[in-house]
Amino acid sequence: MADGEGKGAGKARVAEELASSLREQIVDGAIGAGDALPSERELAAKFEVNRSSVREALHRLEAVGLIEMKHGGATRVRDVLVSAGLHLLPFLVARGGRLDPAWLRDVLEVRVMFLSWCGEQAARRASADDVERLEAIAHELVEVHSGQRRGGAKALMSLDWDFFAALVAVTQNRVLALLTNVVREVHTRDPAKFKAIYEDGAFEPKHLVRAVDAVRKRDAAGAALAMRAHGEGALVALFPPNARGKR
Amino acid sequence: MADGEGKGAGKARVAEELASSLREQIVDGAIGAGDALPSERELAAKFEVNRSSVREALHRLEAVGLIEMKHGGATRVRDVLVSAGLHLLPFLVARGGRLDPAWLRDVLEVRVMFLSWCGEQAARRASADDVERLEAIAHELVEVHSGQRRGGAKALMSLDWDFFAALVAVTQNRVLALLTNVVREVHTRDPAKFKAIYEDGAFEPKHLVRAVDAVRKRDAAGAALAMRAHGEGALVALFPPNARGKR
DNA sequence: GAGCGTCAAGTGGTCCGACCACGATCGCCC
DNA sequence: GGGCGATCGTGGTCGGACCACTTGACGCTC
Repeated sequence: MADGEGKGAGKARVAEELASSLREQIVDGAIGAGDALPSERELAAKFEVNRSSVREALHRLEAVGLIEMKHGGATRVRDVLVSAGLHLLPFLVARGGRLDPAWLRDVLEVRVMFLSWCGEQAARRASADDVERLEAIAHELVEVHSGQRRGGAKALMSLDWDFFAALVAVTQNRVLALLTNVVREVHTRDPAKFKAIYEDGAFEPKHLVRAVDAVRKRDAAGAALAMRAHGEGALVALFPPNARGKR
Repeated sequence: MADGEGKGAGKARVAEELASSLREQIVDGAIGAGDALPSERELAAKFEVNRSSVREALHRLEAVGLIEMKHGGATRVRDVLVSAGLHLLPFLVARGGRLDPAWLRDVLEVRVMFLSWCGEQAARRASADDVERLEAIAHELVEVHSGQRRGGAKALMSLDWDFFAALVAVTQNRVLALLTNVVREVHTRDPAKFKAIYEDGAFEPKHLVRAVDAVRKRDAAGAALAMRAHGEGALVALFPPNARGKR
């Protein structure tokens, strides 16, 4: 977030460009955890930018836990998995212009957990208005999916996100709201990448309809199961079961 | 992370101090979403620091989605709940030196989800070694809890975290690993704040023992239930059931 | 009077060069 | 050889200048 705006060919700020370059090298392992980065002065010379800009770029990387700057000592790369925050997710999942299958799978797995839990909590806390709102989105999804309304995969993806966001709102859990902001980053950074999920026939609005029904009846377990099924649809479609259980 | 080091009276970097001050004002609502911050030059004058330092502080806030800087326009405060990332959690939960009950509750709720899911996934993927490692920690917990070994609440807290971290490792899900890094921030920023959870008798190692058994038997549902019970112990202890269901 | 182009002021973005504070290292002294 | 201090290189701060961009007020046209 914040530093988003990853528009294709837009003019990027100098600092963001440098940060992006370094981030890529680190994420791809070209620099490696524990290694020391060149000094700020060296980087400034190499990239032909001012040291201030270098510092700004480095600070961005430090903010997400990618590097560690120590006064007097060298600036070193940290181990992504033990120090980086979720802000890095978008860059890990969509690295080098392609989706990384391993990371995508991990994301989809966690997504199943989220969806299931959101369903459960929503069933406990939804007001009549909330149910109505969810139902409206689910209804639209069914129409688009069945072809009664146009829009195709793009519309499905957008509506599916709306449903998820609405569900999160219903849970009234603000930690989940923050988490959703991060997920949105992954989701919207490059929507085209995820379109496949909605094109392979993996998307099935029926689970969402079931979930809405369960929420209306305050059936927490039922809502959880329905949302879990929804999430596993995408997971199974992209990672067939016969390959599961082993990693 | 990274900008952590919230040591009590330590010498803080100029930029970090300013960032901390502004962050507090924003989180406390003293500035309000949508409002414009004073210009960088004004802030520099008011805080008697260089504009470079002001910019560094602002960039830190921008990195976590707290503010939005626009070239040529004003720097405005964003709505925390729709744009901030999880990096803010530590500051939201422990704001003004005290734990915010509402946020703490949201955190504990999400914790239940994590624990439950970790248990489930761990049961599916644990190797014999993994089980052994988990069991060792659980065993230590039982000993400390029963008084056979000393350490008290502090040791319980530490071991409980170790168990959680080990469980996350067993799931082999890297997204969860990143998430855990953030949780660790909340957890370790000021451990004393959370000690109450382990002192009220809310902590019950028996659930963890059950979870380990379930994992050994590859009983995913059982492990999920045990870990859920573990998480709900803390939730129920701090937020009695009679107050639940309504917010 | 309404609409629109122009321009000036103010903002954030970048650059430069200098100095300060701190860590690590090497080499001297004991 | 072991301890210790000068030195060098690092990140941190400073200040002041200029560039790029947004904004809004002004004055012009119609």
